[in-house]
Amino acid sequence: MASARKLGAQNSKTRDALIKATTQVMIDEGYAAVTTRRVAAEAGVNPALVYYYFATMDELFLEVFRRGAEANLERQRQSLSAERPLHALWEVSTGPFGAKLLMEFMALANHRKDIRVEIARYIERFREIQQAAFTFLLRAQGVNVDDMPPVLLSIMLGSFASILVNEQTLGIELGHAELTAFVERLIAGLEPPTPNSERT
Amino acid sequence: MASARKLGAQNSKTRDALIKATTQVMIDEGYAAVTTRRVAAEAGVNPALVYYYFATMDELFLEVFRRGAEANLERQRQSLSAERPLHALWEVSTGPFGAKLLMEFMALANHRKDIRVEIARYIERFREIQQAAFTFLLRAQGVNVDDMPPVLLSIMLGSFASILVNEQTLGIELGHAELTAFVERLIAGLEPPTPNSERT
DNA sequence: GTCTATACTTCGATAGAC
DNA sequence: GTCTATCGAAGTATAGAC
Repeated sequence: MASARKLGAQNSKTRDALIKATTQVMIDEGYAAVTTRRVAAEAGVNPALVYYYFATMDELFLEVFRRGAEANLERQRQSLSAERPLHALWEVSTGPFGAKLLMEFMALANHRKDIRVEIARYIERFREIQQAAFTFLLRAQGVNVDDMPPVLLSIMLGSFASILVNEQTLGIELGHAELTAFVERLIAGLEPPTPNSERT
Repeated sequence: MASARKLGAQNSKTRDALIKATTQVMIDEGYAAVTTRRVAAEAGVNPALVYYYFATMDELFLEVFRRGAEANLERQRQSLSAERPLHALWEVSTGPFGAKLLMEFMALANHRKDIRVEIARYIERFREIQQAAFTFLLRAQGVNVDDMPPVLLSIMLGSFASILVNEQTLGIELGHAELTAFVERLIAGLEPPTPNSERT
């Protein structure tokens, strides 16, 4: 494992396909379904190529996580510069990578230390950025930060998105309508539509 | 798999040890670490005994889940008849089975249909019971159910407990103090200490 | 870069002695 | 009820031809 073997180019098309395929398998069937052969089949390439591009399966997992994390941070960045940042952010959080993949990685992290560290760093980074943005946002709305600290808003929204997405996978709906309504009321109060903003 | 082989008694001590060992391995290292040999070693019994007591590994997982679920429902029942039900319930929710094991099972459910159904049923049952109890509790406190529907309170507390416990595993603390304070304020408001209740 | 072939390990599951 | 022994399948990973 992890020998001095040379690896293929970072910008290879096949490498991209493997990362994409792994992501898909994780979302569809969970991390335990990710095997050399399964991923190669999904990507439509030869199984041996996995080891041409990645030293170990763990490296593949890490790369999938990094890609997803960066993509998510980028989506977050765009949300924060949108007309109504909180609304845009909520859309992103309830999307596919926002919660479903993250739960898979958290479960995976339970017995892979390298991955655990990477995930922890990402979540903290994600939350710090939101905290900074929310600080301005709430101040602009005249919200008292003792009633609603920015970091609290961040962790609450993240936790709500997570439970909604993951329970939806199980086919659970009980309480979801109420929670969604609550979130919409909350962010509408913190971020009323401006006169010249388009309707939703 | 799942042949007509006869299984050992349900009340066997060895069987209990296997269930307990599996639970522990899942909490410590995640469901992917659960193998015939690993579980047997943890329980201090011979690996072949796993198949004497369970038809398949999936059956073992299901039994672990059912045990944990029943134990949790029982703890919930006791909480609801405590002096301050919300406070007691919050304690239980942030305990070991409340969130950590549940996440493992949700991840496991991603590629095992039988388990998915069982988990969905359990969560709904759990939430329905809370909803019923909270309906009385909130009414007694004169809370308007339009502001705080009982099922919303249930799903919110569950989601908060989940994020706190699971992030704690990763060593994340950012926002946790604020969230904990928020929950304590929330449930203290809904459930003020009665004159003759002991101090906490 | 991509393929075939294969070494090595571990897993789930069973058979049968005790 | 518990043990040893083992089978077949599937996993990670590598070597080497093309």
